[in-house]
Amino acid sequence: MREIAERAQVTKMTVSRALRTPAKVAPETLRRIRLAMEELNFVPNQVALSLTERGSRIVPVIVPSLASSIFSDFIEELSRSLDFAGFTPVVGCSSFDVTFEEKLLVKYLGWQPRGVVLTGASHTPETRALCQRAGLAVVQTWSLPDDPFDIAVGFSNFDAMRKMVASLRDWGYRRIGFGYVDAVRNDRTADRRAGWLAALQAAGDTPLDTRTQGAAFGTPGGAEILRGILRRHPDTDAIAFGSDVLAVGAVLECRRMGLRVPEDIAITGFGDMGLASIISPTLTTVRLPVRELGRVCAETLVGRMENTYHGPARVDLGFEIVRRESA
Amino acid sequence: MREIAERAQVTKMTVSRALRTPAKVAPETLRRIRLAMEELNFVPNQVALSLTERGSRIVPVIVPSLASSIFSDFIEELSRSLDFAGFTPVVGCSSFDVTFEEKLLVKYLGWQPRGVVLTGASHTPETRALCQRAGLAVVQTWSLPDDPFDIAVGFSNFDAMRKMVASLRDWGYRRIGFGYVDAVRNDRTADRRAGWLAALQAAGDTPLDTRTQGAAFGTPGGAEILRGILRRHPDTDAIAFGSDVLAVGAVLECRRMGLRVPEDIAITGFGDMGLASIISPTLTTVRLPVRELGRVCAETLVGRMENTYHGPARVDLGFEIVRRESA
DNA sequence: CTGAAAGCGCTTACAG
DNA sequence: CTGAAAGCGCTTACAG
Repeated sequence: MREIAERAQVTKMTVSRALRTPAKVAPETLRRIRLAMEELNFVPNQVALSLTERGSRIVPVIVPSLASSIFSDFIEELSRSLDFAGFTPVVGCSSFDVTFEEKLLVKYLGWQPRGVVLTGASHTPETRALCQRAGLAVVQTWSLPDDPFDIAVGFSNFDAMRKMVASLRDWGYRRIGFGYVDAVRNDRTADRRAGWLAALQAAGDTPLDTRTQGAAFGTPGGAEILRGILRRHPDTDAIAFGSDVLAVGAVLECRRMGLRVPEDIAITGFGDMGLASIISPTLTTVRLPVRELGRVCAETLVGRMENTYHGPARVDLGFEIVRRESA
Repeated sequence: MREIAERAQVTKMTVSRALRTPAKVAPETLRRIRLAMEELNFVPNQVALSLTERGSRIVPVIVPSLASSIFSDFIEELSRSLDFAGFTPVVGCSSFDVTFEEKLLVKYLGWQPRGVVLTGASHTPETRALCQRAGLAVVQTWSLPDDPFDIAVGFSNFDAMRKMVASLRDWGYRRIGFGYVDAVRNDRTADRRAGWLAALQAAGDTPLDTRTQGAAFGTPGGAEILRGILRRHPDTDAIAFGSDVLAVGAVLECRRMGLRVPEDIAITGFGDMGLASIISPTLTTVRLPVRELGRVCAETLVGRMENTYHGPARVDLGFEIVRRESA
């Protein structure tokens, strides 16, 4: 910046103004400064800026996993929007572990962010305290907690799974299992499971807890869940999965086992990732407003950081049941 | 830090030393400082640190896409290793566009990184100039350019595809197509195509350029490529895809079209993502050392940034042809 | 419309 | 083993 100033024959103060408040700089001076900037390929030092402004434009985004097109679409849209608003998203992966999430947050706090995006509603108490102490704008997403840290932008995991299971009953399935991603303190899974339970109870069924099973996130996990439930309950006629990735694994495992989907067993997913409508049979699933979620999260967080957000503390973006061939 | 200093009754200089060179601080003083740090939940300000050190511990990583488990595994491992070494990876997605990659790099340069990870060998001339001017340590990965910017950690896309196509010939296939991801100046695709060409020429075949086709990255792209090639050349008996994602899309499209794989047409992928061994038929593909690539990229870059790397400018991590059911 | 001074939170380099 | 001074590249707040 000093170089620019010398070249344009002004002080660096004026260069600074040319960047922030060009209206307050004489047109001729501005021209000289801009020319110098071009010639020297000037890129303002964000580090120094962050120090003077007592807060950086880095925005930590912590997600449980990257290995699902649904999260990558979400992150892509979120990043694009944050980027557009002049922020630098830094994506961290907690691997579905709230303790690790806390560690990541502590690390990111060293970069003096003014806002952060967190997935889900369950976090360690320290995570909450950390956010508060740092005076952070927080957007929790992918869920709709009753008492968000700050703002929640998501959808109801409970309602979505309840509606899916109720639909399965409407379509004639009677012995419906639930397959989920193993993780301690995962509110999204807990809510979906509660939705499964509620739908069956509402229908007068007595849900067997042994008809649910978890596994590590990934397609092999889906196969494992399928085998586990069928071993305990060979009469199961449908499994509602808490994730498309698991459901795809299960569909493929069915083929390997010689089970017809949906004739022998119906399979449903959660998320509506690209593969869901391409796999055979195509997957009945819950469509999530993934890209909209990314965009709204970004806009809301930016609004909070700049004190221009005056919307509600909970923003419900809804979901949609998509019936295809697998159920 | 001032608070810590007051609480421990020393100057912030001593606090700084307690952090960087604890051996030079009296044990009793150190104890007091550490206690104060715990009580105040001290997180050092990375922004200030970056300013004094004239370079931050942020490491931009630019990849073409996040929407493939192969890239997410790579990023996960790379991030973990960089994290472990005290750096903060910032992942940016270029969408297979070298001009956008350059824009991202300019933006990241504002954060004063000392090193960067770039995917592939083709970049804009400005990207190269930018890296040089900033004196950046650069690791180019996923490819092995003859003249890397700095260090390349990857594998030979040419050899991998040549070997896959040669294998297809060995297995009896004779009219072999090539399916790729559309992108301008994508050296990995160009190398793979050249490998396809070389393998067919070596076998005395005259490769038809009309037997290749590109599409946008994604499973639907694979279906599109399959249809395109079969429309032009109904006699095609195998298609070697430049990506597992495309190959999976093609396999699923075959099922929809009533084509048997590999009896009617063989399909091969590139990458060996998780789904490749789960889909039915399981996918014959090129296994890439994805996690090792992530780890070695991180170690090499860290070594370069700290001037402790004395290895070669090109690190070849190899590949492996994995034959499964689809060919 | 432009500039001189002080400060953001840390470290390097020098004294003691 | 500990401290006082100066500086990293920028901005805010005040003068002119």
